[in-house]
Amino acid sequence: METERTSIWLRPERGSRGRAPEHTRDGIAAVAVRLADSAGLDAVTMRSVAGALGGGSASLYRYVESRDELVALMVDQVNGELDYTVLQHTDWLADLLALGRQSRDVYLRHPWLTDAPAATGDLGPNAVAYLEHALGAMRDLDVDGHRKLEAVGVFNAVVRLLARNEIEQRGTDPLDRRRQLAAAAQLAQGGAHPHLAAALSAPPVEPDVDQTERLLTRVLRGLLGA
Amino acid sequence: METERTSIWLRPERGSRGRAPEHTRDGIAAVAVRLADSAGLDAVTMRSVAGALGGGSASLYRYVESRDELVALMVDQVNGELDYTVLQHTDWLADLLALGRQSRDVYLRHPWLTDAPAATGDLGPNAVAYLEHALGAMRDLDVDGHRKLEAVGVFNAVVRLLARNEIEQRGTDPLDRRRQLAAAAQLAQGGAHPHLAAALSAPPVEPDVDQTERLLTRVLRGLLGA
DNA sequence: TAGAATAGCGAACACTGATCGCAATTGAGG
DNA sequence: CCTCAATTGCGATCAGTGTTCGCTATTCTA
Repeated sequence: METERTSIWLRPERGSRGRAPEHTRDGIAAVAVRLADSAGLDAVTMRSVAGALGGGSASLYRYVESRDELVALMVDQVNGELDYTVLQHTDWLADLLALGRQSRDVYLRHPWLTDAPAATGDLGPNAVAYLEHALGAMRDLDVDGHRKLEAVGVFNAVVRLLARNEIEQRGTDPLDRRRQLAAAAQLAQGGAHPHLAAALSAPPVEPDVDQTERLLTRVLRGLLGA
Repeated sequence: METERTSIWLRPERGSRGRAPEHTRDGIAAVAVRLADSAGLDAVTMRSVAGALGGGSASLYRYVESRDELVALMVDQVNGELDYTVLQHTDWLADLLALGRQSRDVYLRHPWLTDAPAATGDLGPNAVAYLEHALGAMRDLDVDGHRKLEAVGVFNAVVRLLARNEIEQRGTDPLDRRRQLAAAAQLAQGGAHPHLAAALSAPPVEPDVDQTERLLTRVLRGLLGA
């Protein structure tokens, strides 16, 4: 009856009384991230990761309880690519925007991250560091704590949304993009969707850092006031 | 060399010269949605859906080119549960909040929707209706069209984020929730994460319609001004 | 040095999405 | 009414997946 298992973040990385493992969690996650970077999250198979490590797939289960746990490891690993040490502390918005810019970079570097399943269970150490950093930026703000947490959640959702959008556009060549937009506009022109047609008639907005910062600024101003 | 396939929304539902199919796309999607509602998206297997329809799994591929297309059908189907006919047209915010409330209901009714993969390719008819409706609510707003589209995107992301949160909490009994929160607070109390500790010390915010509307209001005010 | 805990892993299991080819069914054109 | 081509339903099958089991080999602790 001891099917109750503890989170991977609380489980010790290795037992103290046996043979030494050949890999570390970070090493395994690094290999998996490399695979996902170059061939997508679907290419991260127990077999492919084990193969890249030079071992059998069954061995992976000495480190990880399931593939989902492996993905959780990957997510937290790339969350460790941000720099959580620099904080201006004179302008909370500027500090948050800097964080957003870093986060966006991570998404663009690891496109699979945008469609990694939402973290279930408890957060990894780097996710906690992310939270702490964001909250630190807001420390002088006179807002309830849990509302700050809400703000961080929305903040992250917006960064991910825009990054996903950028990645999608990056994968399509501009010619097809124009064609697609034109087709949509023509479809909307049929009269059934006048407002959509109007919206699409305006010149499109370039998705880039500036758009991200502009949107984040407005969203954060709305959420946190002033 | 004719591997080029067209989107399912443009493909005709049935050929005109052969035998009549036994099912409709909507019927298939409805069965799949019912399955997902009661057992999660993973329970939506080609075999299980075909079985529920009383046929073999290979037959499904006469209606759908892949499982992803089936999921796309499901998503658009539940997007059809919203009422796109009522629009006050006196207060854009109120109209958008009404849309958000409906959208939230859909997410809560179909929990799998929060982790359905983001729509790739072009939008289904109900997604287009959603867009048109949201843009209609904003018709008198003096804002660039593509910014309105951005706003709808963020709007939807926020609704989904909060719905996901609600669903997660709904699945956990309050006792465990308290315990989890206390554990996190204690972990943060270690001194390494002071701001996180502070944020968690405040009383938590109930996730419900009111929270959703409050957040949407602030976000939309920030994005669209006043 | 003995013993126990741990790591590595080949082989297997239960599934999955997807394909192929064939038989059954039907509508449209003569 | 008949023909025939288009289309559907689907059993069988394939390649690939996550995961488990049981064994062997290793190595730390006592």
